[in-house]
Amino acid sequence: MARAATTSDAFNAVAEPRRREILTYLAGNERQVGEIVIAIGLDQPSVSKHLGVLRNVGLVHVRRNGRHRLYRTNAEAIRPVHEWTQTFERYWRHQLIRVKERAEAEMKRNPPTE
Amino acid sequence: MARAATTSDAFNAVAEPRRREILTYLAGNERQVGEIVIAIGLDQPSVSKHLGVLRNVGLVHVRRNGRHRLYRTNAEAIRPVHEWTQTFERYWRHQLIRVKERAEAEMKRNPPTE
DNA sequence: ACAATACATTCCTATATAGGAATATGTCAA
DNA sequence: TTGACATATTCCTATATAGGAATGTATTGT
Repeated sequence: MARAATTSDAFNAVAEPRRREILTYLAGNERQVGEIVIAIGLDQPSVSKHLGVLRNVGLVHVRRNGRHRLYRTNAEAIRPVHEWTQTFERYWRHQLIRVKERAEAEMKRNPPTE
Repeated sequence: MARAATTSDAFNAVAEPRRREILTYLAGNERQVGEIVIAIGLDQPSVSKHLGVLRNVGLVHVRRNGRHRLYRTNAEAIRPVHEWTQTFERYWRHQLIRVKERAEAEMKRNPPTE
């Protein structure tokens, strides 16, 4: 079996760095495609294709306005990713505490000269 | 250009559902490969390959113990993903508030017949 | 030394990209 | 109507999978 489609869920869609850039750029403000092209520095067809993927998984909203299309990030669709990572927070907290404790123990055993 | 390698960063590695399962299973507790195989329900070579990807991006720690290898999730490596999604939290909060307000306005305009 | 156990790696194949180039579609302005 | 503008789609190719099957590599117990 091959890799899952980029359009299969938010996890796969946001694996692409340029798509993450686009989502960040479109967070909170509507922009038309031409603006995204300039901001991201990819050519127009590539941007349109990335937007197509993001549309497919519901990561962006589109609104037509004359010959323009106004895109905006649908933050709600990023939540599942946030929530999955959230479950690990307590573990990296523990890890940081352990690292700190080890550093402090080392300090006592072998104080910095001077 | 093709899609970025699964080993290029945590975002790509975590796009695979089975790898997310493995990371969840290995969060906080060391397990040997055989246990993972049983827990996840994939065959051993597949699990080993997923573990290889996770190792490559530093998402798991390994420790050898005789003929066993003990794996554990390195939660710290998931943080970048958490932090990227975190930046969108204020936006989905806004969205939820707007949805709620709209619902309440609708209630006033057109109260539920009871 | 040898068999068994625990993992990892290699080989195979169908599949889905990402970007570049070219082209299609849709909308406005004169 | 026609041309210009904005965006989407199609065609192309190199590339990297994920899983299945088979095989390789350590390590331990006897």
